[in-house]
Order: sequence, then structure tokens, then C-alpha cells
Amino acid sequence: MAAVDLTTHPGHLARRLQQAHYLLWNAMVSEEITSPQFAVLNALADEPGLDQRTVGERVGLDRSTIAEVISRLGRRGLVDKVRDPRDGRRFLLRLTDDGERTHRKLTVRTARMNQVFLAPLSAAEQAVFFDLIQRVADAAEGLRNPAEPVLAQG
Amino acid sequence: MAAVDLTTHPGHLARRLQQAHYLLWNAMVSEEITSPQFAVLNALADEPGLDQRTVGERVGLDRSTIAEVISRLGRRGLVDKVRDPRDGRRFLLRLTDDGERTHRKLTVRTARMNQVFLAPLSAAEQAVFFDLIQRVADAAEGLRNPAEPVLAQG
DNA sequence: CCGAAATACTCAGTGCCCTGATCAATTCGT
DNA sequence: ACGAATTGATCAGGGCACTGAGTATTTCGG
Repeated sequence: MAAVDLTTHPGHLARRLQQAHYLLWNAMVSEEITSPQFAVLNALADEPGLDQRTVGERVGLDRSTIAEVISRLGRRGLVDKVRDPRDGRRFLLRLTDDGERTHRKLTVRTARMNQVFLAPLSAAEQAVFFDLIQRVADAAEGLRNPAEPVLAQG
Repeated sequence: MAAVDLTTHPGHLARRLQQAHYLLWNAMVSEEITSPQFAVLNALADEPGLDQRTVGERVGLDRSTIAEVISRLGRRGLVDKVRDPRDGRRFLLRLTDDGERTHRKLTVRTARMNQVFLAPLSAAEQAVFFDLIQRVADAAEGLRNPAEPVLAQG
């Protein structure tokens, strides 16, 4: 008894939303390449030669996860990884030809999937949907990366 | 080149939202009990004696994942698991005293966390936030579990 | 009553996601 | 120039999430 209603818990809703997206992605986009993997391909299509940490920052993956994702993309031959001659700590990443082809192909399918996924909402609602989620996510991230830690915990 | 803008991709947004929630949960609710684990405790507080599969259905976890979560809660002594005398396939689950205490304690903290998490939105916006996410998630789940598969793939 | 189908659960395998610890390379301060 | 701090990457470890295959139990059809 005294149980709460999870439909008013944003965390629960976020998890369900992501699961729903995962399933639709598998059905409509790819069973091989996952959504985070596509995000990495997309980041490298935009900015070839990024290092691992920066790619992770672009797509919102931490250092460990981005390492695993890159390693899988490397095994599949979609991403190339060479040590930065100027800074021996870094690996510079870029798409292979196959990686670029895959990125182009999935870009089309992803657009179609997004349409289906968001079909229950009107165009106006979709805009609100993006705005609200982004504001909540940005604010929560801001709590962790205080740009100006003035009066923190004051 | 030809990279897309991920901020208009609901899957990417959903992932970022969940990550943000995960971090805040860790900071404000518990480092031991996760949000899915709390969802299970909550389901059992509401309906003691559920079997594993049904709990999974209530909280949105598949058969494998719910088994792992229950096993962890069992190891922590928060959940009891006994074979159903009426149906030897089922395990009946209920909270231990410790499980009930934990559920009560986390319910309070979770409410506080949700307030912080949703603080960037007005009350009206929060209602819209819940509604939009739920509609999208429900619709996507509906694509998988067609209640009436009439004219499916027609 | 007995074999087939359905159901609850488990197990193996893959992938995402985080933290803390460790290592190597670079940069900074003196 | 040299030790200390910083930075990029890796590794170990824990947890979530899905699929496909396998086991045990119950239920259904004839």
C-alpha cells in the first residue's frame, strides 16, 4: 500500500519512451547498427578527425561507453582510428567509405522512423515535445557541470 | 557532411533525458537502489503476491530484465520469493519488512527529486510533458502488441 | 488419459551506461 | 629542465535491456 503512480514519474516515462524507441528502431532502421552507434557515425560525418572523448561529448556518451561503441564500429569496419601524431594520447576517428555509405542509408531510414514514432503528435505538439524534453535534460545536465560554481551549495 | 541534427531525434532526446534522470537519481535518491528497482518495490507495495512476469508487465521490464532485478532485490533482502503452491511455474513475490521500509523512504526522496528534475517547467508544462511522452510511448508499444491485428501489414 | 500447446522462468549472448582505478602522454609551474 | 597536475584512453565491475533457446509445469484437445 501507499504505492505511487509511476505515470507521473519522469524517469519512468523516460525509460518507457526509450524502450519504445529501441523497438521501433530495430524494426524500421537496423538490427545491426544501434541508435547510439548511428549518433557516432553522424558526429563523424559532420566533423571527421574528432578524437574519442570529443565524439562522446557530442553525442552524450561517457568515456567508457564511447570506447565500447567505437570499438564495435571499428570491428564492423565503419570507423577508422589512428593515433594523433601531434598528441600521443588521442586517437583520431573518421568514417570509412563503408561507414559513410551506412550513415547515408540509415539517415533516410531514421527520418522515416521518426515520422512514425511522432505520428501521434501534431506538428505543434512535436515542437513542444522537443522543447520540453530538451529543457529538462539540459537543466539536469547543468546541475552536474556547474559552469560557474559561485555560491554552490550556498 | 550531410549530418543530421540530433536535437530533433526523439530517440536521442529520450536517451539524454534518461541519462540526466539517472544522474539526479544517484545524487538525490539512492546509490544502491536504482529507479527500475524502486518501480518493482512500488508495484509490490501496491499488489503483494504478484508473480514475476506480471510485475515486469506493470513496470515495463521484459522477462529477462525483471528476473535480474528481482534477483538483486532478493539478495538485498528486500523481496521474498516463494513458489506458487497452486501453479508450480510461478514465483509469488512480496516485500520484506526491510523492503517496505525502503520503499517508504525512497518514495519521499523520489518525490523531492521529481520536483527538482521538473523545476524548469511550469505546472502546466509538466502536465503537457507527461501527456506527450505517454502518448508517444503508448503508441509505439501499441505497434508491437496489436490488440486487434485486423488488416495488419495490409 | 495423454500428447501438444501454452506459460513461467532461466540461461547465453550482445549492447548500452555509469563509476573508480590505472596508465601513458602532455602541459604547467617553478 | 623536471616534478606535478591534467588529459585521453583502458580496464574492472555493477546494472539495465533485448533476443533466442531451453526447461519445467500446467492446460487444452481429442
